Order: sequence, then structure tokens, then C-alpha cells
Amino acid sequence: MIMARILITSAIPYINGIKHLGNLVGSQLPADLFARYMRARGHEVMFICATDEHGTPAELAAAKAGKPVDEFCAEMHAVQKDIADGFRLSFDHFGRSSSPRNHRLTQHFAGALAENGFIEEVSEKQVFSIADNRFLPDRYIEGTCPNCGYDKARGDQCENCTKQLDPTDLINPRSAISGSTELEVRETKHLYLKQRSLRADLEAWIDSKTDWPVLTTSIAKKWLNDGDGLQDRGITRDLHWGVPVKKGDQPWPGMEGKVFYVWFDAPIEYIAATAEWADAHGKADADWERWWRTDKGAEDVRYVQFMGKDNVPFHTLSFPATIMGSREPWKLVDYIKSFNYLNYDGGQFSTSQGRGVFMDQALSILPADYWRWWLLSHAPENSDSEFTWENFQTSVNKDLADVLGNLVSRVTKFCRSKFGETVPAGGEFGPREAALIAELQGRLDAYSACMEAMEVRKAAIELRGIWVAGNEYLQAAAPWTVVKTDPEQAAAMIRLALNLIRVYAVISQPFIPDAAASMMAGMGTEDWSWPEDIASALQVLPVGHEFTVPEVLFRKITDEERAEWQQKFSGVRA
RNA sequence: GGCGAGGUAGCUCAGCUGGUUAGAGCACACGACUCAUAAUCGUGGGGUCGGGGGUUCGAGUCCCCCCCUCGCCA
Repeated sequence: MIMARILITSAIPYINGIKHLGNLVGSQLPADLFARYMRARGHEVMFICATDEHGTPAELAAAKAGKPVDEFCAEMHAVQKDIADGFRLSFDHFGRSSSPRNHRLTQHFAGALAENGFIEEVSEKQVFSIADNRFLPDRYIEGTCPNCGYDKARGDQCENCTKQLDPTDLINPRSAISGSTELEVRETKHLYLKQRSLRADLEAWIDSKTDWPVLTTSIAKKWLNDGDGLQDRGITRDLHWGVPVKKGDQPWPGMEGKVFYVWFDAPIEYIAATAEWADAHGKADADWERWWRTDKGAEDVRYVQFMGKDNVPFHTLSFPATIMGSREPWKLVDYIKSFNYLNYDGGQFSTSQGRGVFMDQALSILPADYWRWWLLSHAPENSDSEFTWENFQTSVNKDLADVLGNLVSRVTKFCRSKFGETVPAGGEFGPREAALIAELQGRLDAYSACMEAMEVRKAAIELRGIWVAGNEYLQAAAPWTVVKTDPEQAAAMIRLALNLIRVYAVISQPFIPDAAASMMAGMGTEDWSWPEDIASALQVLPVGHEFTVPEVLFRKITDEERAEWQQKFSGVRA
């Protein structure tokens, strides 16, 4: 196997609150699965995530919490970091889009784009709230709809009659933030990224990605071709919290007091976070640049992004336009794995309504592995999928407790009672064992192929099949019967089965890292080497090797618990 | 209204460029086993593949129309 270098990024979660399970399964979790698998196969991996911290919602959330926005973001970053650790998300670095690295890099990209003629200054009129001392984004202006008379219409659209509005259309407009009616229209200047000038480049690039999921390319092409086609995009805002507008390290005349739009600086944070990683580990710039600069070693890097479908336009068009327009040799993404939505019990997960299970709540009721297994084995790859408590309970109980957990239990306890807690000697492998080895080799190849291709659900099915094969073997070999007449032969069977536990720990680790660690600890080894060859992998634990019977790996979810949680999470988040 | 994704066994889903009796897991029934977390293993019942046309020797798989769900946009 040739060692490869793989750069993996997960869409970066917004700072203003804790994410729900739908967000988790749409980007961070599958990205982690892929990162863990690639590391397990011996590849060099750089797995990057961060918090997305700028913009109006962050400012408002901070105000609501009664804290300065920078302090609020620092606290929420720590909270999200803890939860990510709780889910065992194995980021090499979990950065912050508000970092000095991202400030400098964002300003650098803007400067380069301007130099190459891809930035246009546009003067436009926006609503300014005197009481709030700030410009108001359209959706933060409320008033009476001129069309239907609804008195809580927003400046971008009336939610009652769905008519598209301009803020100036509203009757008796007021600030949605303070309620103040002291509003005035002011002239303000903004920078636009001339995406239309890069349209041909973008289209050619996307057309060259024939191996991308249809979900990814269909969304990209829609934005490229729909209506009037790809539009130029404003990349600055009249806000206080954000990356100050600069042309590289120089001031940008006329843009004083403005910041870059959150969607401009957020993807750049992928790069900046890698630089933050280098800083945090006392490494040189060359150490992160070899992942991102094709002129500095990134030519052989494979870059894979994970995200929900709502993020696809920014990753297929806006961010690539930023990179292409810089005319600098930054690494473009090689593969975009995108996901549909996970629904919750007949409806949508909703952050604003607190509907569904949020990441902190999930960890408070069950260990990470339960969630990881269910979410990954039901990842919304081909269409939206649905979380129900009944499905969660049966899947987890059956797959984890019955098929895998019980297998570990029956093997180790049987050995302990008949041979003691060491790998027993005697006997030889026969045709039945040879058949098992052949089957496992074939199934493992299929599993690996799915993991390489990021076919998450299929990989889970293959892995489960491998677990089942172990039970099938035991059932057919029946060492509990054989031991009565031929203890040596039974010993050979159990020797194989104990080694099987180690193999299962290694290959299951990307899905269920904690259980894998328990299995490995029980087997008394730290040999995580991937079972390239099953026959030899099943001899890693030698005769006489000591092990212990692990605690129950997965306890079952009871009907009472299921009913309780179903009730608890049906309504509004406390 | 436009666009995109879907509508396959009770449930959750597989089914690439059309090809013999449409698959898996769960649930259900029966049987085997008793080492194990009342776990495991085997066998079986169950679907006119949203509806209607069409192309074809042959369509869940291609074309047209319609219905329904979800999302995005206007």
C-alpha cells in the first residue's frame, strides 16, 4: 500500500449554539469516520474543523447572553470543542474563524482578488438603525406587509403571504433587534466578488469532476446556470464583529469600519486553521503550507470536504472562485462528499424551535458510540433519512449489543471458564476455519472499498456482516460441545475467536472508537495494525497471551428509556 | 410557479450503463443451540417496485403525462 496524504475538512459549525444530530451526521461525523479509517490504513491525514464565528447572529446571541461578542465566542468555542471531544471527533485541529491567522489570510485573499481585477466596489442603499447604531440586514427589519397587512413581515420576505419584499416596501418599519422605528436609508459602499468573470473557469472545473456525487454536482450546476446564472457576490458588511476589510496588509480606502462577510472568511478558515495547527504545535509555516500550496508540497495531497447539501454552493462556487481568482497555487478540493438532511420523528430537526436531539443532550443520555453507530449506519446519503427512537433502539440493541457485544462476551467468558484467561494452546485450524478466513478476507475487501469510496451506509452494512460471520462460525463450530470430547480442538477454535476480537476492534475503530479501545484493552494488546492478511492477523495473540473479560460493551436501551426520551425530546428544548 | 432529490416488503433502506423466480436488516412464524447481554444460528411467509401510457424480444431500471413528499429558488 502506497502511503498517501489526505486533507480532510468538515463544514465548520456556526458559533451561536449547540448543533443537533442532523448537523453532526451531515459533516463532522462522516469526516471523522474517513479520517480515522485513512489513519488506520497508515496514510498521513490532516483533519481540520473550526467554529464559524462572525456575523450578525453571533452578535445578537452574545447580546442576548449579555456578553461581549469576543468573550461569548471564546466560551462557545470551548463548549463546542468539549462536545466534539465527547463524540470522539478526531480533528487534528479545531480552529476559530476569528483567529489572527484567518484575519491575515482573508485580507490577503481579498487583496489578491483586487489585484487581479475580481473585486468591484458597489454603492448601495441600506437601512440604518440609529438606536442600534448599526446597519440592519434585510431580515432584521420588521414591519407591516404592503401586500397582506401582516404586521410582522420581514424586510426580505413576508412569512404570511410569502411575497418577496424590499425593506423599503414595509409600512411602519422597525428594527427587529430593538424595536426602534428610528430608521433611515443610508448610502454605503461594499465589495463584490466578480464570480461572473470566473464562471467559465468554475464550470470547466466542475465538469471535470465526473466522480462527484450527483447531489454535489447538480446543486453546483443549478447555481451556475439557473436564471441569469452565477451572480457576483457581496463580500463585505457594515458590522463590527468580523475580519476588518483590508487589501492585504494595507488599508482599503473607503472601506473603513467594515468587515468581510462571514461567508467569505469562513471557508478560508480551513486554510487558516491548518496554520493555527502549526502554530499550536510549534511548527514552521512550511509544515502547513505543504498541505495547501501546490508549489510547496501539496501537489500530491488529496483534499476531501464533507458537508450538508445546504453548504454545497459555497464550496463548489464561492470558495473555489476565491482561490482561482487569487491566481495563487492554493489547493482546490478534489472531492466533495455531501449529505441530505436527517429528519426527526416525522419532521425536521430545528435549532430555533429546539426540536430533536442536540449534541450535548445526546451525550448526556448515552455514550458516543451508540450515536456514532446509528447516525453513520443511517447517514442520509441518497435521500433525506429519518431518526425515530424505535429505530434507534432496535438498531443499537441488535447491532451493537447482540451481534458485536455479545460475541465478545460469549467468547471471553467461555474461554475463562474452560481454559482460563490466557489464549489456549492445542489443536489446529481445519476446513471450517479456512472457510471463515476466506470469507472474512472477501468481506474485509468489500468493507475497505466502501470506506475508500466514502459509502458510509454500505460500509456499516459490510462491517456488521463481518461481525455476524463471527457468530456464524461459533454457532457452526460449537466449541462448547467440542470441548467435552476434544478440548484441544475447542482450544483452537477459541484461539481463533479471541484473535477475531482484536481484528474486530481494529476494523470497527472508525465507527465505534471507545468500544474498540475496550476490546483492545480486554485483549491486552496495543497492536492496532490493520489486518491486511486475515490468516496472519488471526495469529497476533499467541498461545499463552493473557487477556481479561471486558465489561459489557453495550448495555441495551430499555423500552422505558425509549419512551422517556421520546417524550423528553418531542417538544421545545429546555 | 421553476429547479433538484425522492416515492421499492409492516418499518428503515440496497438495487451501475434495461435481461433468468426484485434484495438486506429489523419486525413476524417455525426450528436448532444453550458458550453468551432471554443473546446466537438456520428456515419461511410477505411486495402488481406511487398511478397511467409508450419504446423494446424484455423495464423497478429508458421516454411522456399525472399524483404525493422533502428541499432550494423566484
